[in-house]
Amino acid sequence: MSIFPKLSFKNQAFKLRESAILDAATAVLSNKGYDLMTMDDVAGAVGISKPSLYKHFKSKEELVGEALIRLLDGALDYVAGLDAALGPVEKLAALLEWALRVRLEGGLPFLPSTSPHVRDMLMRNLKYMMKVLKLNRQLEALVKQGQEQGLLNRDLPTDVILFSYYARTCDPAVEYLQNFSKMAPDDIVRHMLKVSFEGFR
Amino acid sequence: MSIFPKLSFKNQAFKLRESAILDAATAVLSNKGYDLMTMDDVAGAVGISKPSLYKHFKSKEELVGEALIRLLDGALDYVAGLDAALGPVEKLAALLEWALRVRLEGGLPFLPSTSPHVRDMLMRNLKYMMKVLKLNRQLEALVKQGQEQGLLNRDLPTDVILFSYYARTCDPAVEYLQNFSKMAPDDIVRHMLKVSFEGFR
DNA sequence: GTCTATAAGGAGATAGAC
DNA sequence: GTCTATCTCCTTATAGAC
Repeated sequence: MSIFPKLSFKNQAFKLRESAILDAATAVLSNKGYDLMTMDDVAGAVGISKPSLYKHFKSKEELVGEALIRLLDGALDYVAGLDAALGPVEKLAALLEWALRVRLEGGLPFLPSTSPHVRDMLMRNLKYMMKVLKLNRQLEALVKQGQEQGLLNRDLPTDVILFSYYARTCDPAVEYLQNFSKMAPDDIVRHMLKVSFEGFR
Repeated sequence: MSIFPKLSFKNQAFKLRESAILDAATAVLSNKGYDLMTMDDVAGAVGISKPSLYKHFKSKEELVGEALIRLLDGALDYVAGLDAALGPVEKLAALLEWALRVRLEGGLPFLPSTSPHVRDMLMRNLKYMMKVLKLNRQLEALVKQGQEQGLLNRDLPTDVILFSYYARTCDPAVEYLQNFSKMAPDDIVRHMLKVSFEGFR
């Protein structure tokens, strides 16, 4: 494909290794969270040494940032691939379902912004913020369309719906249901969607 | 009041200091979260030295546990003081409002169980768990009553409503609205209640 | 009980050999 | 590029003087 096959090959191997590192980081992150994740954990999970890890990512912050950027890319791709015939609310529901399934399969919560530390770190990450803002623009448009069509509550400010929507993607109720109620993933997803859109009533 | 006034006096002073420490710990916790909170932070905020702090609380875990127990006591007191004439859903709404206001005033999120580390620590804390379970029993009863009276969705498992209710008390949307939308606390509380009970539609 | 000083250990990051 | 070994800093927790 490339005019520089050798370079491309090396590059490809490099990308593969990088991907393996991001997989490991994602797994450790979802188990232990940012503060408890150590670079030794990640290196151990990949099967390389810590200095090798630092050849790929120059800091813990950068590594985590890249893992989250990959997650955001997945969300952006998913939204881009949605059937254009779907209505705004159907699209929002589909993406929320996608995000919940990613989490239930051991992935990361969408916006791990609960910790001020992590939140600040991410807000300093320009590449991450660019993608967050891109996704945010799309979702905000969907919410506004939904409100205009009367499918989403018009009495609520758009921000309230939008931020609550983000919050649902990382709702801790998912983990409670998984751990304490031993509910099947499909049921969890179904109920969480219902609660999000219809509320407790 | 006591038959041992001197002892009571010393005890009282001790309790006062302890209360000041818990206030400081609460403030630091809500700003930086558990992992980033250091015992130096707390000691500095109170204006005492670290060893003095350790005379009152033998570890960071115990200190944080006591701060959260105090918060739970506040919730239990609040529930106990609710007008008995209120219906189950009105009681649930009132407590959620109370919890949101505590947070908006710089208090702690209700169940800071987002971090696996913190969650495990708390589950090892018997005193804390006793109170959590007590509160949980009361709230579960309220949810069930609400469902029986048709005021809460009967199609949803009780656990789904209950865990989602807990999740709303620490919903990150509150902080987003506070920081990014510059919304007034009263409006935030009103909208969050609406979203919780009525959903996005 | 309060402080100064310090132990003990963890974790991010790197030096330098291969 | 990869590893072993190490540096450095930070944080929990305590020893010991007053």
